[in-house]
Amino acid sequence: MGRRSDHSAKELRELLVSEGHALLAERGFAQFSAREAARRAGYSVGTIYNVFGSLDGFLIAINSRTFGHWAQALETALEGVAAVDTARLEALVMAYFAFAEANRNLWMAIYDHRIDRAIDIPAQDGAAREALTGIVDREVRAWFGADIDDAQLRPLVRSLIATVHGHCALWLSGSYALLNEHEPARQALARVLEALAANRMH
Amino acid sequence: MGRRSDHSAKELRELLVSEGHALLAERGFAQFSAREAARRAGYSVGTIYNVFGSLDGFLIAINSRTFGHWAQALETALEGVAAVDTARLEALVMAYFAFAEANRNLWMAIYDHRIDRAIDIPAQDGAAREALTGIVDREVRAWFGADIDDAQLRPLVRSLIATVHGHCALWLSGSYALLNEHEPARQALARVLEALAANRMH
DNA sequence: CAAACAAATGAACGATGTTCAATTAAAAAT
DNA sequence: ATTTTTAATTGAACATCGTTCATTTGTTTG
Repeated sequence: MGRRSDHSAKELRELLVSEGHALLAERGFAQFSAREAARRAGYSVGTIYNVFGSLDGFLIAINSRTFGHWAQALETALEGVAAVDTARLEALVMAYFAFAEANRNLWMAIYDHRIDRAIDIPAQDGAAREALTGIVDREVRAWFGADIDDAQLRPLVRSLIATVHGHCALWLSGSYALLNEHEPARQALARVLEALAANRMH
Repeated sequence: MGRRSDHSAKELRELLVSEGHALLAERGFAQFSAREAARRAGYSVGTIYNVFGSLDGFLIAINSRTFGHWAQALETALEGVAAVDTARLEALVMAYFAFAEANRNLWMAIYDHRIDRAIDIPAQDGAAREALTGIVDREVRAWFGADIDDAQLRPLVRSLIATVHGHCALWLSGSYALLNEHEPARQALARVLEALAANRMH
């Protein structure tokens, strides 16, 4: 079969990412198959390579969608939470965990897909990935007010993300098996609040 | 070919794990191949399944070896470090990062290999994996002295490990790209020390 | 209506994990 | 010593994967 009028270039891209995203959510990264994703979309393998150039490109597009949903989930969780004390940051950490738990396969796939430094990420995808850091940056900055400068804040924001990420990753991989179900999130939040308190005065 | 006297059952197991370990270090988890590991050991694919039952079993054995080396590296780093203030815990965090950096592929493979809950880990391998937690537990307990009880210490130890893990994982995956090379380790240590200080009085 | 173009295909290739009947060496029994 | 039994090792077979690319086939242009 040759050119079809079923879908425009944009529609086709959207369709493939959508099916790929669903397949990744269903099977997880290790069992994901580009062939199967194309099959479900009603196209054949080659189309994936026509549209995304490579499997890496396809996975980047799929994972960027997850990043988008994730950022959206965090914003939704923050809606209407008053900026009293650490309330918004607590909501942020909890929403982080909630999203990862509700989207295990998709969330883990973000970190399962190791992107070679040689490959460059499309600008739009890069933006979707940085949106998350942006949210945390905004909220942490708001909490500190004028009590901190950029040189300190930027590494701290990364560190807080890494802290929560570590708890979430080990939790989903089963390393918290013997402990209370909500312990990982509670502990992550405790670490974040301790770090905030310790860095207030500097 | 049938039964050979080249290697005893123990020797064969050791040989395969050794070659597999080397191959994993060389190629990384995504490019690892049981076929190739067997080939390098001078055996054929089937032998892997005879000895380890499954690919998962093989990978568990290989990763357990990495856990062993890792624990050993931490103990070596702690040797001769006096228990003044947080010196030993600082050495621990630094050694954690140093091992991961020096064994990127092997370290990452530990977390790349997702083990199904259905599969049970051999007792010996389970012990190798818990040795690491044991070291941290021992050192944190020593630092606190009598100022903390088990109910608080156990979750805290897990949390400290998760904190350092998170920094290390994001570091090696390139998420700290724009920051100073030693920033991730420095930040991880800062978070650990803040957590220790905050939990001293409770 | 013909020529040019571009999208979609799917066979081909090399490689993977996994299984298992066949083979072969060692051990046990005669 | 010879035969029988046992167990370790093989590798072909199968389904599947990622990747490439000559071929086909719709669409658009001239």
